[in-house]
Amino acid sequence: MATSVVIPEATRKRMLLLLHLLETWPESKITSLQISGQTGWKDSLIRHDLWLLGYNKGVSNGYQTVDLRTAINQALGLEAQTKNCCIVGLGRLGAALLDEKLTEDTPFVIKAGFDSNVNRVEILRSNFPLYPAHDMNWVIKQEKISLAVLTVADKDAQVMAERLIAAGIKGIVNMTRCVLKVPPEIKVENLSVINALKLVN
Amino acid sequence: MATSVVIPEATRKRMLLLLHLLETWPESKITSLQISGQTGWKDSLIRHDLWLLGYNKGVSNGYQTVDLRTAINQALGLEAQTKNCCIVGLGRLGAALLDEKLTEDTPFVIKAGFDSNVNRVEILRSNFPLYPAHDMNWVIKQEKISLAVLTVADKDAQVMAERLIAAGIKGIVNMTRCVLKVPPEIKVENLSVINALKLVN
DNA sequence: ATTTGTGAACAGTTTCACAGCG
DNA sequence: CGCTGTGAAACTGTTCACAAAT
Repeated sequence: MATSVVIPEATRKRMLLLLHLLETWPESKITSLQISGQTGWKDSLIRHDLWLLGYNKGVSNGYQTVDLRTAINQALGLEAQTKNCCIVGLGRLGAALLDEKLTEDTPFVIKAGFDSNVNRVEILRSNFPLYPAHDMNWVIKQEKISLAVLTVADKDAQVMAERLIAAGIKGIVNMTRCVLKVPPEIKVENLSVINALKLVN
Repeated sequence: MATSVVIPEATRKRMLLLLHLLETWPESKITSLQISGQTGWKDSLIRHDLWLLGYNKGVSNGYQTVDLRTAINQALGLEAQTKNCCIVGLGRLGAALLDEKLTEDTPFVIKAGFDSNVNRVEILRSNFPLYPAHDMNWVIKQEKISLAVLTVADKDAQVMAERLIAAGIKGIVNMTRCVLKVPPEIKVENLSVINALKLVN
């Protein structure tokens, strides 16, 4: 097994994609070469990743998909109970995320949507409770929400992030184009569509 | 100047965020330490990034924001004429991206939306022309579309990606949870909200 | 005094090579 | 004999240290 227990960021990202691939893999067994064929990643990299996770049940035989899935989930701390999250900013993009299907078969539960426009909160139809932004603090605490998806206007991104953190949020999926300045213990993933288009262009 | 002309991926990502920061920076000058204060990145990293870009107009005085912006745009090849893109898969998420405001002040123009459900294509209201998925090939060629945002159901992701590539697409923003297997010359950015939630959890 | 430009040192990530298991 | 497990080697990206510029 690998000496360290810290799983590198790059490996975590691949493992999430692999997890999804395993869910739809038709056979009960899979080899590092087959994974390589499906993903384009080097087979040695996949074996190395699994080695980092401390997984070694595949010796010379390939991996049992079911077993591998639970191992990855466990290693990444995803097998735990559900996590509560919220959507902050209910413009077109934010409102589109208020969809039960999105979190179906995932460990995430959307507990609330927030928008600073009280009017929008009242008009929008949703299966989730919506609140004006000034209720963020108590709702996040009461509903034990630990994750947020930030879909506000760019100019409000930093202020809203700070209010989320003050309310006790631990991770933010940032869909704005802004860099969020946050304390080191808060995790942020940047998911701006425009920035992504610039990267693939 | 840096010897190499290849700008690393990590630097490109930071530069896109920096670009957006510069757009809203109130003063005409900015120093690497000020950028560090806004982003949390080490000041030396910022200077190193700019060195990689071949930028050296800041000597001991900080950078002129306007000048720096054009330099970054140039180095990343973003100052060119507009790029045409399309949205593939018009579920809640895809439909939400059919928004003029999204590409406002960006070099991107949405030229088409596609969905394999003909019914949905006819019913959806949009400022952009919508087509059934089987028209993808000719529309992409006729409209000279080079980039696609993929928001289809996971099970259709790989097939649709292949059809896009066959039609001549060069870059894909992949909002599904799947790994896309594509030829090395095609650029892909993965932007799955669920995978991002798993990363920040 | 402050701030950049630069390369060397350091840290993180991927690939290689191959021993050992089934 | 094909396939994994493992550490070393190669590579990429980040931080440090300091000379040079204003």
